[in-house]
Amino acid sequence: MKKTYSEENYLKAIYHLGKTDNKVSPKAIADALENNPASVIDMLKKLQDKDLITYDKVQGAILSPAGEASALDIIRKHRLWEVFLVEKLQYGWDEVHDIAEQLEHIHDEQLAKKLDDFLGNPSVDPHGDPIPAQNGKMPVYANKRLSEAEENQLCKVGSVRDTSTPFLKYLKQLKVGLGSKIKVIEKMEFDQSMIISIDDGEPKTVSSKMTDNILVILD
Amino acid sequence: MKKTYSEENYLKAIYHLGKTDNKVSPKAIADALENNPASVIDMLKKLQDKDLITYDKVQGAILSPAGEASALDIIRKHRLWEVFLVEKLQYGWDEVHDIAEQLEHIHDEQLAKKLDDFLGNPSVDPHGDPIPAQNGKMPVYANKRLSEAEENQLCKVGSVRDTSTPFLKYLKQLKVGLGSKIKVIEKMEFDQSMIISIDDGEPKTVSSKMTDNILVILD
DNA sequence: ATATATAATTAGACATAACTAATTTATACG
DNA sequence: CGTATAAATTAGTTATGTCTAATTATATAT
Repeated sequence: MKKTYSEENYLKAIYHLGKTDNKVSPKAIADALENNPASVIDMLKKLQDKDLITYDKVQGAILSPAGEASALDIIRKHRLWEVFLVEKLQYGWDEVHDIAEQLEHIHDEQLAKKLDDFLGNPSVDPHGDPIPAQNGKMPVYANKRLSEAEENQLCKVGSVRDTSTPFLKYLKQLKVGLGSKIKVIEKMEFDQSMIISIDDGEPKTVSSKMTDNILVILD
Repeated sequence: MKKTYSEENYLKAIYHLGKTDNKVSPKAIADALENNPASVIDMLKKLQDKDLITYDKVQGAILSPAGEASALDIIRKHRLWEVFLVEKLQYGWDEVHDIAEQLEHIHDEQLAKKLDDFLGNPSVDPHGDPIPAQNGKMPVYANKRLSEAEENQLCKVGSVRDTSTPFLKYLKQLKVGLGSKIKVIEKMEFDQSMIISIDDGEPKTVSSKMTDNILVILD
């Protein structure tokens, strides 16, 4: 059953929100898609009619197995295209999101597989996010936030949870990339800011908003 | 000024029909897009309001300069993506049309140029159709093979009919690229090989297999 | 507990781009 | 020349997905 561009975007948003929020509300979806709650309610009804989600006021929106499989398929394509754009077309990792948002909706039976093979079956996208497998399973890779690391912990940057341009630019400025080694020097109880050393460099202070959005692999 | 998916398809259809028919009628467009004439009339009005075409019953639909530039941009993207799908993703030449129909609508300032560079600036798509240049001009119709040029003829390389790596490597070695000036010094009747001068350089002998695959514009 | 703010929902409207059915115009043929 | 046929056009409808404004429900604060 083929889905529209718009339906795919809703499924993707619900999937992502479901990872962080314990309840996916119309308002949250509206914020994510930059539209309004009335439009969201309409679409939730349609998605429920198609058995792609269940929705009620108390539980919020929950993907059905079919809905989750769809969402993962779209995320898979999105991330594969991001790899293509960065590795093959020389885009910066902060430039590819909007293009991948369009490319993820290209429909073809063989395309994802062929693209995957062409790219050498990458396991993560340029932001370090894991690429779902063909079977529709999301591999777990880096799942610990830097903000959760203890003092003196040594770790490696696995992925970023925010792919916005301002955030990625900030990382670039700090010279933090995938694989960068980070040592937690001190955690400030007061505001959860952290003093860290990046690749054995000068200690730098970063906010909790920043450390919340970096996923690391502990050493 | 951004165009919708649908507008782009109309502009493309009008461009193609304009090449073969002396008058582009609503019926012809409807047949091409597999929809009906009433829908076409509606859209022609919209395109005329946007100054992308002129339309009247007598003349039919005619692309404005802006409309033609748009059409060529879409065709350029379509054909570049076809090259990508065949050369990089190993699709068959007969499988790529429908996917390219989707990919041609991806919007990004830099994408066509980056894709073009990545593919080695091919001049024809997998079906041998010329790829419009980035300046929005369909390359001056280069439909004469170098092998057909007369002795002493001066000409310019317009496109290549073979995009295989060995052929392109050979061209690179000879320093032949798009726009290269070639003078035919001598044609060997025996095997149709040619002695040519490239950009007023040393005379070189090339095979008929080579000259068959270079399309030129005669001076 | 009640006022206030926030969220969810409904109703109605709108834009896009398609459709069908009816009507007008043009072309072709006997 | 008039009529049959085909094409162009108009009017009205539909589906998708959005919106605003009004209403109802829920949560928060004093």
